[in-house]
Amino acid sequence: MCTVSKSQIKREALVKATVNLVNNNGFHAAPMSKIAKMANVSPGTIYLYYKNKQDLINQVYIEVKTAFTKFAFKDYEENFSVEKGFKNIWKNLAEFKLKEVEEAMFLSQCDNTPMIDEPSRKEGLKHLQPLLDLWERGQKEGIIKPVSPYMLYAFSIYPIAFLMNMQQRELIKLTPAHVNDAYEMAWSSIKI
Amino acid sequence: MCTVSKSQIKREALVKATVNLVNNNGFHAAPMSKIAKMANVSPGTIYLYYKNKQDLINQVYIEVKTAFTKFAFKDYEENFSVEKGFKNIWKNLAEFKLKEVEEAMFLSQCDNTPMIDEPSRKEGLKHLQPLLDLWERGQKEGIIKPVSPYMLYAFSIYPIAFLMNMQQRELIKLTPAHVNDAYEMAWSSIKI
DNA sequence: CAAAAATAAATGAACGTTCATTCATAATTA
DNA sequence: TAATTATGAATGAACGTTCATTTATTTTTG
Repeated sequence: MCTVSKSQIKREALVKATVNLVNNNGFHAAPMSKIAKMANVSPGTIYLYYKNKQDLINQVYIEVKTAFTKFAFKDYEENFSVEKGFKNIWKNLAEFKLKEVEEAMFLSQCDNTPMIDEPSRKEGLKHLQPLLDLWERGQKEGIIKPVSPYMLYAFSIYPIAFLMNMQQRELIKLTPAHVNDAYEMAWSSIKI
Repeated sequence: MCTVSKSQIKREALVKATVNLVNNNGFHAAPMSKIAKMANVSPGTIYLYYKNKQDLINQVYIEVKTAFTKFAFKDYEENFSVEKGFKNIWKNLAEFKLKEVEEAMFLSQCDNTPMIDEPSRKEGLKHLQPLLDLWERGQKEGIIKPVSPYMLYAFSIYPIAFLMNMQQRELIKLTPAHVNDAYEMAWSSIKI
C-alpha cells in the first residue's frame, strides 16, 4: 500500500494542467482560472502551493525537467563504454521526447522563450551532469570531438526536440527505423 | 534618391518593436500598447496595418523569416558542388543567427511555441526550397545520407539556434573557430 | 497658383473583457 | 472544537480593440 499526501495529488494535477494548457495555447493563453478548472481545484488553492503564476511555471518547469533527466539516466551505469553509454542515454532521451510528448513539448517551449527565469533554468540543468561527465571521458579517450559540451548538446541532443515538434505537427512520422537513423546522425556529429 | 512610403516606415518600426518586445519578454508580455509606444505610433494605428494582434505576429514572423531565408541564399549558385553549396548556405545561416540576434531569437521563439498559426508557418518555409533541392541532389550523388529533409535540418541547421541561445545567455562565446567546429559537426552529421 | 474642399492617415481616450490575485467564509481534519 | 486547508466571489489592474475626432495630404476649383 502506498500513500500519497492529498497536497501531492493536487500538485500533480496542477502540474499536469499547466503543462497541458501552456502546451496547447502558449503561456499567454493559459490563465490561472483555466489551470485551476482543469486541475479540479479552485483558483485560490493554487496560491496555497505557489507564490504566483511565475512561481508556478518555474516550479512546473523544474519538476518536468527533473523527470526528463531522471528518465535519461534510468538504466545508465558509469562503467559503460563511452559509445554504449551515449547510445543508452540518447535512446532514453528520444524515448521520453517521443512518448511523453506533452512534457517534452512543454520543455521545448520553456527552453526557447523568456518564460522561465534564469535560476530555475540553472536548477533544471543540475541533473544532466552524468552526460557531461561521459562526454569528458570520451574526449580524454579521443573518441569525442574536443568541443564544448554546449556544442555536443546542440548537435546530438537538441535535434530530437525538432523531430518531436515535426511529428507533433504531423509533418513526419518517426518509426523506430527513423529513430535509429537519427541516433546515427547524432553519434556521427560528435564522434571523432 | 530612394523613396520609401511613410506607411512602409511605420510597418518597419512596428516589426522592429514587435520583435524586440516579444524577444525580451515573450508574447504574453508584449502588449499592443507597448509595441505602439516603442514604434512611436498610436495603438489605434496598428489596427490600420494589421487586423489584430495575432495577425501582427503572423505577419512579422513571415517578414523576418523571409529576410532570414533570403540572407541564407544571398550568394548561392545552383551549380555549386553539394559540399560547397551546403557550406555556403550553412555559413550564411550561422552568420545571420549570430549577427542578427534579435531577429533570430524571435524566430526561434516562434518556431517553438503555438504563437504562430499553421498557415503562416507554411508560408515562412516557402523560401527554403533551394536547400531542400541541394540535399536531394546530394542524396542522388550519394554524398548526403538518405533520410528525410526534416532529419537533415534537425541535425545540421537547428543546432545553430541552440548555440545562438546559449551565446545570448552568455553561457558561451562563439569565436570564428567555434563556428568552424560547428560547421564540421553539421556536415559530419549529414554526409555519408 | 492659391484657396477650398475632399479624402486619407493617425490619434488616444474610452470600452468591455479578461486576467492574476486576494480574502472572507466554508469545509475538512485531527 | 481548534487548526488547517480549500473555496470562489470580489477586486482592481491591464489588456486588446474601437471610434469619434484631429491632422496631414491630395484633389478640385476659380
